[in-house]
Amino acid sequence: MARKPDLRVVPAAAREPTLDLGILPNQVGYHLRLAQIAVFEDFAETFHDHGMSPGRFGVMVLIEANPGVSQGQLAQAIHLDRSTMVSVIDYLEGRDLVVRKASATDRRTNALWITPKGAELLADLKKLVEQHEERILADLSAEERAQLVQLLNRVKRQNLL
Amino acid sequence: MARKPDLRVVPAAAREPTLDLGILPNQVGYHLRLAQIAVFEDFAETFHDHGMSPGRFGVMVLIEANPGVSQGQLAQAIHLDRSTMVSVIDYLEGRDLVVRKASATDRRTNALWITPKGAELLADLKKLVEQHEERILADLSAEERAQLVQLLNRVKRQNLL
DNA sequence: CCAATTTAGATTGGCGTCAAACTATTTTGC
DNA sequence: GCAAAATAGTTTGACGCCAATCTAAATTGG
Repeated sequence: MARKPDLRVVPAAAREPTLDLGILPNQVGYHLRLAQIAVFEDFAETFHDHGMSPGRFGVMVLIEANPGVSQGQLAQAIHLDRSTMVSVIDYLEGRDLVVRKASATDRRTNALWITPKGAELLADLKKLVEQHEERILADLSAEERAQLVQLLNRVKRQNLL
Repeated sequence: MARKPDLRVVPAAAREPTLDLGILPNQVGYHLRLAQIAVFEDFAETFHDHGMSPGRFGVMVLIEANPGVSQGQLAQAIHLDRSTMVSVIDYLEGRDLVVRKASATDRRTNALWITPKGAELLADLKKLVEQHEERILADLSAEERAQLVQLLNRVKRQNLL
């Protein structure tokens, strides 16, 4: 392969590396990662003041939609380890956004419920997440967004779901 | 009682109520995350025996394509923190896959080069990554793969690059 | 019925990542 | 020319995640 010596003599401040990315742009995984980073950064920025991450937000959504759900069910649904879910719920419970209650049928499990305070916050978060999505997808039409989701869902995931 | 393989008798663990996912499936970010997880799992499985992760592989590709590149340039190109790059290079250098050399023009920077051993390994890794991509994208035609990349690249990323 | 196995949640340890602070060096600006 | 600011690499600390392990409880199977 021909080497590309960087012969540019430019002031350091204006030096634009513009590295040769090699085979990386040929990989779908690479572009997936870049998109993921961009989305996560906007998400983090949007929800930083609320102490929320995609994982925490997802957990609150699932608890609200499935009152009494267990931690293990959540972990499986959202692809987090059970041990990770412990600290997520610890955090949310510590902020009085969700509560662990005793299960009526299985004393091993915690039945999780959203609190009034949690439901109130979640309503605001849902509006914010809509704005977030609108922001990151501004350049895509409704058809293109649906197409993107459709293509993403056809990425092989026999290990998951 | 005659013993028969009753496929409907599944362990208690398989009692999956199939949670209501609420608004999550409406979010592109959610589907992006699922695809990312699936891709990463296959990648990790493929490269586990080689002690490689997407980040380490990407760094090796970039060093090979840009001999003498600095750690900071790499970090910027691949969206890792400079401090993270230190340990990545430490690891690769510890395995004699890359080397830090003194820069001719800036004594602050390390000029990074791939070693013969690193180049040899990288050649194998590139074949593996092709197979990995083929596996995760098996359900997509060439046109659909290009379309997916095209859509991913149009996700807003003004924060990046 | 009851011992063995499985399951749920929690604890601990390891790894990867980022951010802040530190040192050495380079660049900037007066 | 030289002091101030910026930059490169490193170290340290924090956080999120997973894997292994532990305890209590439920389920299974003889």
